[in-house]
Amino acid sequence: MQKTYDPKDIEQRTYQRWESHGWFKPSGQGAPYSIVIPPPNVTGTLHMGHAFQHTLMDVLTRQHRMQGENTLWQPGTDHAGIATQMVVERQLNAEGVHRRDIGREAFVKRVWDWKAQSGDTISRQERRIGNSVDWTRDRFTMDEGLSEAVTDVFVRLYEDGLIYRGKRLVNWDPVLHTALSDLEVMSQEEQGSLWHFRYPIEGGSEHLVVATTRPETMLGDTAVAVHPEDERYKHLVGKQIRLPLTGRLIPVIADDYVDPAFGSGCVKITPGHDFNDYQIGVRHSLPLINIFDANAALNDEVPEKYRGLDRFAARKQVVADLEALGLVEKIEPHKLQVPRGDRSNAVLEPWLTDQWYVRIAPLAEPAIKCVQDGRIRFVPENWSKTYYQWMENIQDWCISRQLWWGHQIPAWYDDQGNHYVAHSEEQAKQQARAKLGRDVTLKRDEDVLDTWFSSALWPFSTLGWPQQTPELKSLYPTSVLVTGFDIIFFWVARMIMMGLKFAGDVPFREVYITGLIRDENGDKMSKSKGNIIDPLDLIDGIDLESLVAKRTTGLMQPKDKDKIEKNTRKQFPTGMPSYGADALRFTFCALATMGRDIRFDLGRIEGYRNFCNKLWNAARYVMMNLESAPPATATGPVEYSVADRWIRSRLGATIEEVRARLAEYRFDLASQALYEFAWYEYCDWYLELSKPTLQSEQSSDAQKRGTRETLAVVLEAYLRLLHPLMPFITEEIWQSVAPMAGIKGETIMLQSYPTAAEFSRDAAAEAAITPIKAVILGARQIRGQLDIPQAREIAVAFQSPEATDEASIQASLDVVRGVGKIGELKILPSDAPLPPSATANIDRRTISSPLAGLITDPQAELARLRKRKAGVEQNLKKEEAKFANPNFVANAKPEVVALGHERIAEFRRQIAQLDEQENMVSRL
RNA sequence: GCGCGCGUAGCUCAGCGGUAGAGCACUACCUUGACAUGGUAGGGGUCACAGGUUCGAUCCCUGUCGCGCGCACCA
Repeated sequence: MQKTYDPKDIEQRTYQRWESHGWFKPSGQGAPYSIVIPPPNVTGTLHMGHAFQHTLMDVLTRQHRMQGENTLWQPGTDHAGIATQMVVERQLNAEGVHRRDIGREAFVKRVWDWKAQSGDTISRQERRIGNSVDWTRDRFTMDEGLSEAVTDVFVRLYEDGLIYRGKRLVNWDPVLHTALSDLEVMSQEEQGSLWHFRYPIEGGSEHLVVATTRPETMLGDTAVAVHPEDERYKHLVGKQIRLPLTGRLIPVIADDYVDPAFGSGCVKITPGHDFNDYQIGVRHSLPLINIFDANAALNDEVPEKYRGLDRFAARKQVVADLEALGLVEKIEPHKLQVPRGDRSNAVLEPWLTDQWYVRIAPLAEPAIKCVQDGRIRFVPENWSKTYYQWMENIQDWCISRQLWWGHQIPAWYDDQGNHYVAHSEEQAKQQARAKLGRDVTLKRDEDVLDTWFSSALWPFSTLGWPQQTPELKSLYPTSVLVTGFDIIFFWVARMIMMGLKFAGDVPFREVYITGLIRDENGDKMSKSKGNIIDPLDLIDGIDLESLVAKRTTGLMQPKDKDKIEKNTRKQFPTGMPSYGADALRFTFCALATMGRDIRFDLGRIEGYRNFCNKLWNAARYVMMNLESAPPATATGPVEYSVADRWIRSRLGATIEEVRARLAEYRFDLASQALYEFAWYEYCDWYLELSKPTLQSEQSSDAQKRGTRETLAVVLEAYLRLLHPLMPFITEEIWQSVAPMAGIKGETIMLQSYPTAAEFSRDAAAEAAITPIKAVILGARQIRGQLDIPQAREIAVAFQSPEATDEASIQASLDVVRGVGKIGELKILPSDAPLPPSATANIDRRTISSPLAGLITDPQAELARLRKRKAGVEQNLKKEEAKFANPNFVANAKPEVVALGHERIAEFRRQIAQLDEQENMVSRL
């Protein structure tokens, strides 16, 4: 083994070996365990959020595979309708071409070309982080099979009356020229104005004042509403208003919707361009005037002067013209919520169009119930509240999009405007024939479905539905869904509804909601902010110039370039070093707390890269000590030391802890337990304790065999325990270590996941190691206090109230003296007087070394003693305070009271001893 | 308005009824035969604030302050 751990050398060849052997495929044996990957955009690249979630899914997948389950991690990608179409449109624009110039067919071909060119980038990246997905089952939402599932679902929902076509207001994106669902609307507060206009009452000199944030819509007003109980306006209800600029007559109506306390208490009503006004329009049978075209420019419904004006130009013009007429009462600054498209960022318009909708309430009801009754469990549980809140107020889902990239809606129209929903044009024609009694030419609906419509089918469409495949039968419902809270509504809820409706059961039994990865300042990572970290750059490293180039090319706002470059150069003056995939994965696990924001901190990944190196070197030590005498082939009696028994017991405890934490999705606590065992127990203690045994002439062959075997067996099992989190380094080391532990196998990834039963707890060994550690720690403390060189042995006395400590130390005397660099080691009764000594207290034990002969500074020693005493006195005071309260003894658990007594006695003893030392040292 | 989350060491975060923890950063010493991507020792916290429950509260309850998120919104 090389002296330094080098992930570059290991990772890619290891992954290729796993994949080429087909080890990621379900075994076909054992209890089913399956996860579907949240399909990333097929033309996208892997970002930190993917890498994070994929790591967690891979941990689960690898663990369950090792547990002998029939494990599938289903990979795939999504066609990401709007996003992908936008990318290709931008490419075309760069060539000076609009998609309409080349037509739908050619455009869709261009998108497929783009997909072919960039489509495997993300899967290559997934391989780099070690995803053990079954690539042979890779799926894409636009694949034939998945498209068939989409058509099937659409037709069945239509036949069940759960899909309908309706003309109503939708959120219209005037830049992308498509309808959007409610979820794709991002409302944000923006500074605007509140314009107050005077509307003259017909047949008199009175007027009403209406306030609006959107003056241009007044051209489409069809009423003014007041509150029915509003005394100020009661007499005007039923009268007519001569709408300025248009000359149209519109009624004054009364409606509860109006808040008399807001503004003037009069509201202009524009049913064609406001969702609330639309409702009022319906209630009062008001005409609806659509004044916008698809670009949100004014159409022919408005006076000639305004036609063709963009809405924002129209706004200025309307205000100017009303001003000229003296009809502007006042203009106030006003904050309002502006709806924008989540992709285009364009201000959306409520616009009257024909769209397809899913009638959602009947689907939502069972979907709510299955979470209430526990068939689906959210982790952390609190997210179910978010789910309920949305599901209980759910609105019909607009599923049609005026795009070219996506699943075209399986609906055909005849020349009379009738529609036929069918699996094919043939079937549609049959329906038309049946209805009309003659053959007609049909025209297919041009629109495509919302991408999330196909994503909603993902857990069963990828398993072969609508065919009843063996995979569907055995692996559906999937075991767990791992995803971010940002798509609970978009995706999780819809999968639950569709799964229940079409696959006959919940799509997954648990939903583990991860936090969102943010940068070191807590900001969301985004291209436009220039704070993106590419997970592959963390794995491979990247020089500063490449990093700057990566962050500043292709920006939507080129003006941000300088700022991004400056920040990047400041934050990464030397670029980023290579950390390797294992360190990255371990970092993600360690950061996977139950919180909702995760700040990615480079210090963390560096620490875990060092951990990899530590593990690597520990393995080197083990191999060095085993190669000459591999325990697997050893013959003869074997004797285990206390340390051997102790480390096995600790491994057992660690296995238990890791398994328990993984079972509750506490990847952070699992990784912590793994880290602590390897570093603080195996390396810091066990390897050190093994050295005297292996190196000493005094130890017997049986003892050496026991230690060698323990080194190998514990490391081998630990590697298996760690493997799901750090697959590459564990595989690499395991290949060398496993034969030493007598284990044969081609790969660690198909070995059994360790059970605590393999390493049963040994309370006696754990108790016996405590005084051994205490002596060593105490000797080190004294050495540190007195500035005694490491190499120089010191004489040490040990005192303990524990009767069994002496035997424990005697049994491991050589080891204690070796590791602690101790010459003479005396074991004294707890109350024995000490000569002037440097002392240390470890738990309830005192370790001391006579000052005689040690070069030391009595004043410094005195200061130390006084400080220690002050600390102990404070602890004593705290403890005694508890007993000052008589209720403590009466009410507290007996073991707590007993512990308190012990602590008080111990503190008093230490204070007495410190006093005595202080006395003696002051006389030196 | 409704719902949710967070305030613990300089920084990033665990812990959550009975002696305050980790990583990074910091200080001193140490290249000893696994590892300087290291070792050893050490400094550093009235666990946001105020009440309450309890023998005992960082932990449970209530409120306050500060920060954040989601949903719905008054023209």
